[in-house]
Amino acid sequence: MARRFRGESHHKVDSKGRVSIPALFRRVLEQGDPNYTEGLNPELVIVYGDHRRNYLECYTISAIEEVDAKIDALPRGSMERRMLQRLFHGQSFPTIVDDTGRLVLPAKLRRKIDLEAEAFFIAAGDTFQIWKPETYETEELAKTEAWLDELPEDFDPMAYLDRAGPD
Amino acid sequence: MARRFRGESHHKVDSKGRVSIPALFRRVLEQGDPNYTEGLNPELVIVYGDHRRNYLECYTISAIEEVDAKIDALPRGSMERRMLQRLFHGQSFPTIVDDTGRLVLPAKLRRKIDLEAEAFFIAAGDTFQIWKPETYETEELAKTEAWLDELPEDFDPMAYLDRAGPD
DNA sequence: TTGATTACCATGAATTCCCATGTAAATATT
DNA sequence: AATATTTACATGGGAATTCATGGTAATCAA
Repeated sequence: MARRFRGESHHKVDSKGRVSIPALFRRVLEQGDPNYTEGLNPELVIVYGDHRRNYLECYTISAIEEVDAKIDALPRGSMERRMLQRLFHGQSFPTIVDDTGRLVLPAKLRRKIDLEAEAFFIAAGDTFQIWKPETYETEELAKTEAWLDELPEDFDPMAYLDRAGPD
Repeated sequence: MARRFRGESHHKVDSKGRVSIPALFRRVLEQGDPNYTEGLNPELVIVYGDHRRNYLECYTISAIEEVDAKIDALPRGSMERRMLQRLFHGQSFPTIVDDTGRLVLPAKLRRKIDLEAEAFFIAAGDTFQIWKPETYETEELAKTEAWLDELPEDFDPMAYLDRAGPD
């Protein structure tokens, strides 16, 4: 598995849609771009999805290639394949990091997640997400709080780690 | 099972956030980093968690990779997976030991646990924790004292060793 | 030609790098 | 055993770099 994104942070979005990418994420983007070499700027793919998704998901080149390969493996004409193609090929935007480590989010993408003056970046395994801070707080956090409340008082979510798979 | 951290100690935190790592822990970090070789400095991951957690938990590379593997095994889209991703991928900070055996804790992490001029390190199995000394004393110690007080006068905590069953 | 997008330049703050020093611990030497 | 040597630690300081952010000029699209 390639290097993972890790961390979270807030960054300003200026009037042209420019946002700094968390410095730690840049190294991962570089390593995840087979065409990257010292001095160049890494490419990446932003998947924005349909109206139900309210954040942007960013893939390194190699991560998106893995996804493409899986889609290719699905039977032509199948519904699954069409759905995934629409999402990953249609509702996505390939771009490149600029010289100062920023991303330029076109107005269309910003409008989609209602992004204004600030963006919240958070790592999620081999991708990272970009949220409008308020959306993240109300939707994501509220959702998990509610979920936690349903669990026994003394339950430790870490226990899930040992429930799963290989060990 | 990999080598375990063992011991506890106090270290100064300077204005740049630099803290010496207990020397005994360094050997464990080295052995826990698959990429480490003589002459290099080991990497590690600091998990700081949400507002409820008031200490930093430090993982060796192989310890965190075990966690990652378990997360990967959980079903995509499940609440468990999202929670754990947020904690281990989002609320964490990958870093590296410096040439003089120190760690640099960014202001954000120091603020989170209200760390000032001194830090308390304590081993916890295959991770170690960093606390603000006062927090550790009032919260942690008080908590375990209270717990011990509820047990019969002559109870030996060692008894728990044999309760846990094979593993 | 005008609204937008891209390329360049600028700057303060934060972070990293490199070097320095006193001291405790370990080892070697009479 | 007592002393000299070396090595590992803990901590500090300043210079050099990287970051995050903003601005202006050059290019495009239609």
